[in-house]
Amino acid sequence: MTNPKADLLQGTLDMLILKALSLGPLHGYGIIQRISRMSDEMLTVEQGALYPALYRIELKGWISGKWGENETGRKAKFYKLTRAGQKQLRLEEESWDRLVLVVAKMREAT
Amino acid sequence: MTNPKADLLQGTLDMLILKALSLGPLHGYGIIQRISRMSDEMLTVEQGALYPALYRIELKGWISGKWGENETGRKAKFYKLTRAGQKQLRLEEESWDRLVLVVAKMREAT
DNA sequence: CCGGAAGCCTTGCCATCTTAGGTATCATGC
DNA sequence: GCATGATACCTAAGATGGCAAGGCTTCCGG
Repeated sequence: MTNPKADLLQGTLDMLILKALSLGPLHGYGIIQRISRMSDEMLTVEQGALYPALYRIELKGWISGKWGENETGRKAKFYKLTRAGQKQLRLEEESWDRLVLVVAKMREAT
Repeated sequence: MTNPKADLLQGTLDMLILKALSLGPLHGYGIIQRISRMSDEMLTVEQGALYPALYRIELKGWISGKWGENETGRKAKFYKLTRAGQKQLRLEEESWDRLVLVVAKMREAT
């Protein structure tokens, strides 16, 4: 039952964020928790990685953020997936699948 | 029949090199070709990525290189997997598997 | 009133990949 | 003979992107 944390590889964070937001709009802090929950606590995204990533992804037009309030009345910046973001998510998932396939192929190779 | 190239993610190169060398000692240039072959031409490792990686990996003791000649008499630096390298390869494969699992889990999550 | 959690952010560091070169040797074709 | 391309090595500059470590405010519970 050892359940070691997985390290994320550089480049996978964007996909995870898009995936998390595909379940509905959310603010940054919540995205970290959602990713954690979706991965059964195996992934932990650092704030120092998340916020710059959100900025970067928003610039690319894949998400859009606006200030609002959460259910307890605290202000927070909510991001939602744009249409371009949905498409990008699909692309990144395909790209991920390809890589997984290729690595599997390499493992069999002789 | 489209067979798009897969991009490698930062951090996976070491594993691929170790894997390639697990099929037998080889020189740098040949490693690139072997990886290409093992992946059905889907992966292309750049020389500018490979040579620094070999240096780095040798420093860690996972491979050891020595100058020799290939079958046509040209000199080349041959690397072979050390015992520590075999262990490292196993570790990296496990780590990769964990990540693949986690990403799969995230994909199912709601 | 104090600590900790929720929420945002920045900065500096570091590892790694890409691009773009440079060198030398050898085989092949013109 | 000579140019070209493949084989083989290496390096430097630049960009990318995650990590560690901070700082800020607001709010709640003890």
